[in-house]
Amino acid sequence: MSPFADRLLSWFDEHGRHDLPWQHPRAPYRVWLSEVMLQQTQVTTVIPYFARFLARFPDVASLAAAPLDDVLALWAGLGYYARARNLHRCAQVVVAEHDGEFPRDFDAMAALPGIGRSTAGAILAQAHGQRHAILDGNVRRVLARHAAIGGWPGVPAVQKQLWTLAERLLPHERLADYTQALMDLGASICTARKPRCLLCPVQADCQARIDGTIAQYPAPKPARARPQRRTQLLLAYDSADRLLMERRPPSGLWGALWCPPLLADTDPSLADWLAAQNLDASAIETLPPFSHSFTHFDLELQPTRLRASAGAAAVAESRWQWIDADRLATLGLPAPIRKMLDSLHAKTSS
DNA sequence: GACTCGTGGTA
DNA sequence: TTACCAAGAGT
Repeated sequence: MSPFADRLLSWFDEHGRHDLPWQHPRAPYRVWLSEVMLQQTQVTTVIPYFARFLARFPDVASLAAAPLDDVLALWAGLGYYARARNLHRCAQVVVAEHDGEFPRDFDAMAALPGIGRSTAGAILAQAHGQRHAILDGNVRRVLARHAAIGGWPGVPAVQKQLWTLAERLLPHERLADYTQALMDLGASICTARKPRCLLCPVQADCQARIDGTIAQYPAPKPARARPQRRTQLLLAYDSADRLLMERRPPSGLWGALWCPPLLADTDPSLADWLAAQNLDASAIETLPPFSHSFTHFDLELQPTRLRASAGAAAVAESRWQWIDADRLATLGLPAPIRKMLDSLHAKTSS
């Protein structure tokens, strides 16, 4: 039997993906941008974002020079916003400390913001053909099945086994294609549900396949109940129909994005909050609540709409701004907030 | 080592 | 509808 990598590469030549936007050319900046966007995110979701980013920021220098707000506005909807903040910082580090070129050294690459072991390997393999392993969700699944490695891959001991195997299987040539091939196999053949083993180029020595235990690998993450949280969403409009918006803290959920003020159960009451900001409110309406599910908790949002006569205090703090409709369209908002505001404004203006 | 951090698609 | 999960990294 020919080596794992040879069979995989032969399969890739005929059945792999050769027309992804970041493959032509496979330049470091483009590969880096795509790899960061693809962290925990599917290809079909990323493609339009990648196109918009590249049109707006054609190189690392333009990205580094942009305000973070512009980067977040383009990233809005992709989720995991720390990626966007790290992307921006990374671009600035590359310009300031690496003369505008991504390093070719693995340790230097992995030291950049938002680039860990797997992403560093992916970039260097794809952009420069360097011999590094990757270990993303696709590869974890393929390797866990092929070698019948049990245990949830989130467990460090299991993770270590998978890394060791990933490195042992590496070929000495065609590393860019091999890296892509492994991910393509996971995405199209060795899928999470209903894998198409009959079409797999490495089925002959796939241990889980031989054992008839494919469905057992990789072991699922231990399930936990998702907590329920509630928060009030304050939609305060001034006399010019501008909406009061808050820049969220620089890290944490929806970090650095713009959002109407959120009042958790533990915060002061709405009346106290308005008084503290010296906002005189009228026409207070309770709008229908809606819910949004995150990976680790469910959030119920209760919007309250009102008309505010602006006191000085509300605009004194720079994290709060009155935003008109035109500017609102250019800001980076959390997806469910954008969706709700679009729906609300379409309704009231028609 | 455990936890945090989004969103949309799919069955 | 609910549950799972997809090109992980940072703290």
